[in-house]
Order: sequence, then structure tokens, then C-alpha cells
Amino acid sequence: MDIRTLCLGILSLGDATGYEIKKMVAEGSFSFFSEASFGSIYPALTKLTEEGLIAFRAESQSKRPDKKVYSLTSEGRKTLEDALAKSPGPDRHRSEFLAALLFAEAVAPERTGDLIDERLAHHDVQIEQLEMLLEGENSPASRFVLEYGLAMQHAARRFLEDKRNTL
Amino acid sequence: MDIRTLCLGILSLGDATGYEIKKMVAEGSFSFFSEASFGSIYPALTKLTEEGLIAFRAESQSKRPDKKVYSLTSEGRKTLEDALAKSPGPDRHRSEFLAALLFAEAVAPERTGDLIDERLAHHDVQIEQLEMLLEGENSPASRFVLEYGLAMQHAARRFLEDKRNTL
DNA sequence: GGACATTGTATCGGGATGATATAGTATGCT
DNA sequence: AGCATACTATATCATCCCGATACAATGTCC
Repeated sequence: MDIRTLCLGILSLGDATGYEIKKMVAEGSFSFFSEASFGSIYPALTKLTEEGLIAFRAESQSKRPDKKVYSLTSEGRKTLEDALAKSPGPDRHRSEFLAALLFAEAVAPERTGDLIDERLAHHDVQIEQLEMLLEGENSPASRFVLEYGLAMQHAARRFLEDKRNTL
Repeated sequence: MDIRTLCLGILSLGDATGYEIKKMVAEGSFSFFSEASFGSIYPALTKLTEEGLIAFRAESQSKRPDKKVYSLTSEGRKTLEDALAKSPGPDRHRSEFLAALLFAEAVAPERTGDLIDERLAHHDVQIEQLEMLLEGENSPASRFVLEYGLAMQHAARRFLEDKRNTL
């Protein structure tokens, strides 16, 4: 899933500006399976427009530069459908926490307890945030993703609590 | 956790060549929280050597180019300790599966069932692989990481099975 | 015998990240 | 009232990273 397909997918759910796409990817249910920065979103939108997969209408705002509201063209929808027909690639997970835990054993074993305690507190924060997002979300697919995220957070928290004494 | 710190961490567990580091990151317990390619590992090792954080001894092999076996210097160990003293950054998760599921609802809803079935099969494969790795692993920290991975796979699988009918 | 996998080092193009620039509005703190 | 911070909005840039590829010899499967 490259940034181009991600943009097509988000626009398939509704028109948006580059700034709004960034917000959706940084917060909300999208943030649990994707990331993207301005430096990748804006070039992607420009190129997709050149290729005719999306189009924008400029909405003028008083005393501000024009807002470019992008929307999917029929050709873009076709491209997205083709991309979704393929089976998705494997998940990619990066965790500084797990890396730190593994390396700490060799370099600073007295730190592992703190690392796990910090992590437990972090899970509590994440769970609270997910539950808040879930309250305001009505789309079944978005709720599905949020509930998936909640299940993962609870599972990770439970595992750490069970194992803390073992290590 | 940038590639440099990752290399320092791996070398803190034992000496290794660039090729071996790549193998550890691509397979084994490291693969569940990190990724790195030759294109990032080799430049990182070169730069760390220049900075005196690691050193290598060239082991000559018959009819092959010399093997560069890298090891951590005391300065490198100090740098790693400093890096581990900071609290680790948040986990980053990218899932084409979740993205496809969310976008499929808008573009090709009939595909969601297949996506979930494929995913369940994929989890079964992953669980088997993790259990095999766990059998041959004795280091407590490595076992911890593998068991963490197993717990996550089981939780994801259970969630999908429970929810498949709901969607 | 040929194709493919393994051990090993290394480079390169294209793409992504994170920081920064610009610029006006709105909100909040003291 | 004054100041700082945050928000909306687009855009660029250095730096880093990924995936593919090249080279080179050996081992292994069919």
C-alpha cells in the first residue's frame, strides 16, 4: 500500500484537502495502519491529478490561499478497485519498546522492569483514546478497525502484566 | 530506533557480519519489531566504524572476498546504553489488510469476506512459524519477544473469527 | 547439466520522513 | 491589552531508507 493508493482510498470515502488527509492519517482510525507526511502526500496528490485519477476544485477563502478539495475520478475509482483486488501485503510492525527490551537484557538488565511499567501505562492511555474515538464513530468499517486496535491493545497489556514477574 | 542503534543493539548480543545482521532482521525474533535492507545496513556499519563505535576484523576466506566481522567498542556500548536510557518511541504499525478492509466497504464490499478468510489462513501460518522459532530459542529475552508475537497473532485471529459474521 | 539457493559486500534510483517556511486566524493565558 | 500557542493550508528540502541489482564463488536440488 503506497501513499498513492492510500490517497485514492481515503478519497473514495469522501472529498478532502491534502491537509485533511494528513489529519486523518495522523489521528482517527487511519492512524492504526498507516502513516504519511506532507512531504509524501502533496507530491502524490499532484501526480495523481496529472494522471487523471483524481481532480480538484479550488475553493477560495477570504485572506487565505485557495483550498484544493480533491475528489476521485471514475478512472481513479477503477485503479483503486484493481489495487484492492490483489491480496494485501504483510503487516509491518516496528517497536522500539521490544527492541529496547531485547537489548536491555545485555546492556542494562535493571532497566527492563521500568520499560514494562512505562509500557503498561502507555497501553492504558491508548485504550482510553480508542474508546473515545469509538464513541463518535458510526461507519461499520471504521468501528471494525478501531475495535481491532482495542483488541490488540488489551492483548498486549494482558501479556505484559502476566509476564512481568516471569522475566 | 534508527538503523544505527539497531546495529549497535544487535552487535551487543554478539559479533556479526553485515550479512548476518540482515539475516537476523529478516528472520528470527528481530523480524517482529524491525526491518532493514542491505542499502541501509552497510552504510550504517561504515559510518559507525568511522565514528569508532564499532570495529571490524577482516577474516579471509578461500576464494571469496574477506568477511568483515564487526564488534562493539566500549564507546559504542556507552552510546547504546545512552540510547536505551531514553524511553522508547511509539510502535508503528502498517497494515495493508486493514486499509483494504476499510476501503473495500466503499468500493467492493463483496470482497471483505475473502479478505478476512485469507487473513485467518495467514495468521495460522505465522503462528506455526513462531512456535517453530520458539522451540529452538533459549535466550529469555528472545523467548519473551517471540511469545509476545504469538500472543498478538492469537489475539488478532480470535478477533477476526469472532467478528467475521458481524460485518 | 541447468536452475536455484546461499554467503558476502556493495551501489543506485526512487521514494518517504521530518523539519522547516509562509501566512493569516483564533484561542487562551496572565 | 499583549503575548504565545495552536489551527488551517500549501509547499519544499536534506537526509535517510527501501528494493532492486551487480558481482562472485559454492552448494544443492531436480
